[in-house]
Amino acid sequence: MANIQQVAQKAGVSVATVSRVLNHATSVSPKTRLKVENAIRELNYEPSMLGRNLRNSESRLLLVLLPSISNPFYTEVINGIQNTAIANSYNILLCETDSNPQRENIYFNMIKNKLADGVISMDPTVNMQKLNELAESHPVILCSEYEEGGSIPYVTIDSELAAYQAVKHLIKLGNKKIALINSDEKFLYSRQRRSGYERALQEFDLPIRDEWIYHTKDLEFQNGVQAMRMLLELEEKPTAIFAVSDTLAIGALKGINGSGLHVPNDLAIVGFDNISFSNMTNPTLTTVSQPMYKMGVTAANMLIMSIKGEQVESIVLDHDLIIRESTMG
Amino acid sequence: MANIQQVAQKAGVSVATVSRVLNHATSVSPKTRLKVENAIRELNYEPSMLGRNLRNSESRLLLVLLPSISNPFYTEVINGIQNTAIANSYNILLCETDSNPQRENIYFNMIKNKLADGVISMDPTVNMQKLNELAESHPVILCSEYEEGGSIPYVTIDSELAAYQAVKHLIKLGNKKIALINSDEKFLYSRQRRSGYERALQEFDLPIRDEWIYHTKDLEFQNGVQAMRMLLELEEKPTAIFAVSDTLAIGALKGINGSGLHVPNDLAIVGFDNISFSNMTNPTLTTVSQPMYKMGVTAANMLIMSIKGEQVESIVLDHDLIIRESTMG
DNA sequence: CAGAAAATTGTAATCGATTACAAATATGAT
DNA sequence: ATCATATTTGTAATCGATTACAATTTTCTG
Repeated sequence: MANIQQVAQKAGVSVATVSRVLNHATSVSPKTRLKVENAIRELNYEPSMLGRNLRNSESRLLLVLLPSISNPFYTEVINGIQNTAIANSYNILLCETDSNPQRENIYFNMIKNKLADGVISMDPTVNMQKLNELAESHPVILCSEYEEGGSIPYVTIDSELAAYQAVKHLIKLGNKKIALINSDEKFLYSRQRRSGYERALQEFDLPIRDEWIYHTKDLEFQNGVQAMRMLLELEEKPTAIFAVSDTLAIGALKGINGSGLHVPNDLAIVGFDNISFSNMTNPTLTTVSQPMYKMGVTAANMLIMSIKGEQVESIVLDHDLIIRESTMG
Repeated sequence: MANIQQVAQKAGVSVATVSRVLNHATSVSPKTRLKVENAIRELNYEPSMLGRNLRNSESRLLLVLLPSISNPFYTEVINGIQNTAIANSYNILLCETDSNPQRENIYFNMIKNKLADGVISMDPTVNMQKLNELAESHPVILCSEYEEGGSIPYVTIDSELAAYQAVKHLIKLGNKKIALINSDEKFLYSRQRRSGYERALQEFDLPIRDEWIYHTKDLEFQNGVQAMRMLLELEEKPTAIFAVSDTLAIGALKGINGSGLHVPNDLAIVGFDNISFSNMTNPTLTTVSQPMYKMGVTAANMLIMSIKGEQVESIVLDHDLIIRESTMG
């Protein structure tokens, strides 16, 4: 791989001139430009990002932190981020932390080391203290999960309201015994969705029973299956389920299918996220649709503004309740 | 962010000494080491990857090229890659090409520019010519999709055999009219799976009918639904389906569910990949299980060996036919 | 055609690390 | 105490680009 010196030599000019041809084409005569361009072509030269970044302190790379790519929720968000990034001549690097603090550290260092210009964190398990430290001197945006009262700008939806509406939908269908399959309440979205669930129940004078609130460890299908099994073993079984994630809801659906009960006749289910698979299940899943693509676009735009040094404000996007077969009893 | 000069100054030593403390601790007296370590701590110093990489021509970063993260097949493979990489103090960068040549180029340049030490490509749409050029001077490994007779080492499974076994399983169940939902035959795996499909049919003297072979554009669920709709409109309907991807098979399942027919009684289905969804459908999906995690581990090990300059041989891993409800008629 | 102004090109410092080589210091032998 | 040797430390070149400033060439003006 040729370097700028070799190009300069071949073209019979100085490295400065080559650099000028490469960048803001200020004052290079047509003849010289041609000579240089030929030399570049002949040598198959491509400028080194390393040298360039070192000098410019800019990499035009954006880091995207996510706990795991196995949750399809992230897919669409990433699409939005990537398209926006590319439109602004940035590129993205997907970083799976697996909720592992050591990996997280590695990626934080990439930012500190100018290997990337900023981060979008979608990781609810992120170490907020470290992220806040990083955010003092580097552009950081939170996407989906955020910190209440924190100083890092975020883009998210109103989880509490969405949960409230989802549960209200179940109530309007005549359900009085509504269970919640929640994830770990150390996550903000989890607390918010529970809060929306409780608000709806209270508003209609329905009981909030602890045994109808199940907490899962992860968001895998299997956790949903497990949750459903527990709920079906109760003496007083719920007639409807609200799960805080489609993956859990789909697992729950599977759990019910194996039990002889019928969805939606015996049990109605609402999920959350509107992942593409939620339209493939039998029955199809009623769910809260997050504007995932738009969320990604917004997060990327915010980050790019932040990199430019502009002030950015947090944004709450709209959601939708998508009614499908699992609540059409 | 402090640099090595500031640390040197604070510790009252030269930059060389600081560098020595940082790296191979050759000949640094305990006193000096302590001074330097204190300075590092006080300044919160972290060495710049940029400077280091520029000098060392090494980034300890591995690129993983994939067409789209929306296909869950890749998830497990990536896990294997990542764990192996980290065990060897490498990190991975996930790069979604979206089958877009321009994006591909960007990532190829990262390699050329020493921003990454090697690539694992899982992208069947990758520009093989460019990849071959890259492979002449840089470590490259192909994972899953590969080039027959090519010079780039790969890790894969025997797609032809797997398809043959899957279709044979359908035949043994008594099916005589077996359709194939294939993807685009510009992909090697697609041609191989078709070939296995045909071999099985021929072996049992069953007809190979063009109208029973459907080609999809992508591997999204919706493509499977579409394919199934077409197949169900045929005068002579198949009694069994082999789809080259679980996503297609799941879409097909959905297509059948909407038609009043019953799986597996009226129609049996076999998929390919054993993605986690395939166990959540109703009925659950019979499928060919690829050793995804192991494939990732193997690819990463091969790449790391290749980076070290060692010769690596291509590997074909074993697969399994997982029999579930969709063929238990 | 001389001289001023404008356009073009080159020189050299810089970004932050590593490392060969040289210099300084410490240790040991007599 | 002196010299040889071993250990530790420093100096300066290097990786590949960018860019302020200086130097050169071209163009324009009278």
